Amino acid sequence: MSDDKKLTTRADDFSAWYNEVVLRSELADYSPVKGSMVIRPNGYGIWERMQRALDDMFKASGHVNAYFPLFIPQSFIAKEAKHVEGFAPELAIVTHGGGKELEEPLVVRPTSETIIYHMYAKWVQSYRDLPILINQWANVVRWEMRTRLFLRTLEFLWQEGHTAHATHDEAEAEAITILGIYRKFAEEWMAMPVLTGLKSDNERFAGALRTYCIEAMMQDRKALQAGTSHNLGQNFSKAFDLKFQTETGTEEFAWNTSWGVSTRMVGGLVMTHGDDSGIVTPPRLAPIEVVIVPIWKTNDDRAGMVEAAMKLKAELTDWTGRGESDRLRVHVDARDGIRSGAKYYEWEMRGVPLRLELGAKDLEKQSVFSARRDTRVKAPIPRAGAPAAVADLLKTIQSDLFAAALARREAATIRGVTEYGQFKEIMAGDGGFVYAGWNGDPAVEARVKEETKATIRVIPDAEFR
RNA sequence: CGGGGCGUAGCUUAGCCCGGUAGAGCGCCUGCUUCGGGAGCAGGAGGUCGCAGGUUCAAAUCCUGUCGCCCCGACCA
Repeated sequence: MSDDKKLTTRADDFSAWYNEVVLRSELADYSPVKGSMVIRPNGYGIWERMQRALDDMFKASGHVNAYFPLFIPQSFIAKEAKHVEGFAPELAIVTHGGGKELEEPLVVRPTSETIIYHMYAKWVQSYRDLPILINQWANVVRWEMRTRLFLRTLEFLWQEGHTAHATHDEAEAEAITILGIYRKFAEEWMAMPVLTGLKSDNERFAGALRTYCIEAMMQDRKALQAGTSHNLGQNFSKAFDLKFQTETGTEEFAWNTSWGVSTRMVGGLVMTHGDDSGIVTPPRLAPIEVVIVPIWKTNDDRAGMVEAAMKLKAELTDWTGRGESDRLRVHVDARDGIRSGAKYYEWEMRGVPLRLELGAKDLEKQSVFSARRDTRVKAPIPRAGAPAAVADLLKTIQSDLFAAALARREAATIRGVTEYGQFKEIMAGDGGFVYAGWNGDPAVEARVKEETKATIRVIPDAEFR
């Protein structure tokens, strides 16, 4: 038995723990291209569930999906001054195609504002054409100097919403609505508490009027920007001549918003809930919610136990107590030649929220033995009514994960810091979220960052203060 | 782009100082016995030691160059 089965612990080296856990739970792997990664089925399954949940919420709030191309004429990026300033350093640029040098280089989208508002300008004439509420699921490329699995890679997957409105207030309301959707998603699906609020000018999106964000705290007490929603004002509509005629016959520039969340959230999920045994997936996002491990003594017992496990699985997946379209997601691990204990470790690494063990003893007692991934609590569940009990337990796990994450964040949050000395002390120590006053001066922000490495993550909404 | 570390089997690595048959653990394959928390025994497959030069009778080991990766910092969804 060698030590390489043990993970580096979070306390020992959080960053090493994160890398190991992502690789060993088979969420992702390094690709041959430096800084980019392969998202493996375990990781992509989580992303697919994230996509579905978000997409449903976008649709429910009146948005539709479309797809815009990967390549953007280089000149487009330059049309908005702040935008080009922000993105120019990290662009991937295609200069050749079909064996010939291109007349105008093409930028691989780092984000799609430019090409989308160019198209909107073509589609909008009248106020009657507004609002446009389009989202797209896409990949984007940003040539980052330092990358990390899921958190910052050259290419990543995301959704980007781009809307056009007739008035500032309508655009502002849209940006806020989306922020609310992101928050709801983070809390109710990811079980990840977030602060909502406004970014400082320094941290604002390149080309935006205002940037709102959701900020989460990871287990290393560091912040993770988990999603942003921008009120773009008329910056892009002016750059791309996105005009419309009003009811009274005047001509005005449209008001835009853009907003996005990315596969970074998978990384956030890992760093929010993971432990020294692997990742912990909140049930609502788990591709597999329940793994059944049949246990047998001899080869002769095996067939019977596997059959019993399959029968239990059928009972669970046939159950519609959560709704026709939200069946329990169950997997039976009937692999032979691997001992039960080894299976337990493997599914724990992969973060399956609930394990059910089924052996001769359980059959005899008409029960199944359950083991929660989050708390490690083990308890028998009566076989009769098992589906409802399992669903109930999953619900409890979901809410317990949120409560635990919230408690961790609050324990690492200090409010009402008014002395800079105290602030510096906290930052030199364990760090965490510190609520402190700010006079709005970017010079002060820069100095604090220089002296303590702390950044203004968010100017939090009132309820968080 | 700066600083640090590392390239030896699928993975983790020993060997390098002091040149002389390339080793281990995990994983993989076969068989038997096992099976309620990472199984045991037996047999087996798998290596141009990152790449290119050089020194030498002889290079994983010494020298020069080069490429790549990881980590930390500046920059960032």
